[in-house]
Amino acid sequence: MMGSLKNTFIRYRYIAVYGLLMAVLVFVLKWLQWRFLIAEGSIEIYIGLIALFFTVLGIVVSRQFDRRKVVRTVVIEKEIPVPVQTPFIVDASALENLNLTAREYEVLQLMAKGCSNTEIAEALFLSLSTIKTHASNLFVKMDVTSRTKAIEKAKRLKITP
Amino acid sequence: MMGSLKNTFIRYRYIAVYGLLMAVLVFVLKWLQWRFLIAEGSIEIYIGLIALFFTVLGIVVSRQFDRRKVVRTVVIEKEIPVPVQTPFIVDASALENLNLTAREYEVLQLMAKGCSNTEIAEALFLSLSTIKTHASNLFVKMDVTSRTKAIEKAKRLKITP
DNA sequence: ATCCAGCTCATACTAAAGTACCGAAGTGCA
DNA sequence: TGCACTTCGGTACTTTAGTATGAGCTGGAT
Repeated sequence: MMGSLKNTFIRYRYIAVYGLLMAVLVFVLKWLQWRFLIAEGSIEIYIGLIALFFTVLGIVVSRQFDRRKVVRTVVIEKEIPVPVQTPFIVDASALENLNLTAREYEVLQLMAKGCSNTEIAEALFLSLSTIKTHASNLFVKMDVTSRTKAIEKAKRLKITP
Repeated sequence: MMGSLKNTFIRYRYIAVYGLLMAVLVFVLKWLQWRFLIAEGSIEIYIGLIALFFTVLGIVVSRQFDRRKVVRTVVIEKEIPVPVQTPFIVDASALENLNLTAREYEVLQLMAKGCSNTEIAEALFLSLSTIKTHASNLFVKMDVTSRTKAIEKAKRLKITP
């Protein structure tokens, strides 16, 4: 209750001050009128003073209101480098160029995971001989001479994670 | 020359406009005074009009100036995530945990690049025996049993690209 | 039906990788 | 100086990887 009343006062205090100044001014004017303006011809000075006063008053009041209204928000877009974890995507074209068969690619993938030929054979339910054959064939197709180089090339060509 | 003169005009045009309005006003006031204010008692209305006019004038002039001067800019930074290809950074802590010697780490790095033991020996100007020793030792430290597993683990722990 | 690519497995062999153990030389430190 | 550690190199051996070749089987294309 008290807070909202206080806020209301703050919000409209410029209007209150303006009204108060107006009241003071009326007294001043009446006093000036009574004091000096019996004599004819000084009416121009009187009006000039009033004009000056109200001009200044208008400026002051305007500035008081504008001070809180003219807040221009400028949104500046700032590029912030964010390390984005690239989800692995197979380079399909690179993979097709190698002309690997499905089995050979399977073997290659398991190789890249560090499996030995024996482990690959167990994983695919094949004999060691078969794995060796596939491995040998895929080495020829990939133009490498060892599994280590095959793995390095496969990762470089983005056909294995 | 022409440009600076034009700029000067633009800079002070509000003052010029203000002066012009003042001049016009004098004519209007004189006319009003001659037209209506023969009768006594309407002087308060006359002064009231002048007060109102100059208040409005002050406000208008003030706003014109304030429009360009009192603009408080609030800068709001808007984050724009920019995908940046993560430059490889070694996980120093993971590397330290392995307690690899400098030579062993060198061998590991070359392994990860697909080099055979012979190639590593040639690259480091060492004998094949030495490379085998280093390899065997680093396998124990990395708790793996083959170079392919060592490479896979090294990449997974981010100690090689 | 025939042909062919791909998958499977096998054998035999060579090459490379990996293990184990050893010793010499250098380095840093108490 | 002696100790601990690393580096380097060696020998001997086992295991794994890789090559070469052949053969049986299958599904799909011609």
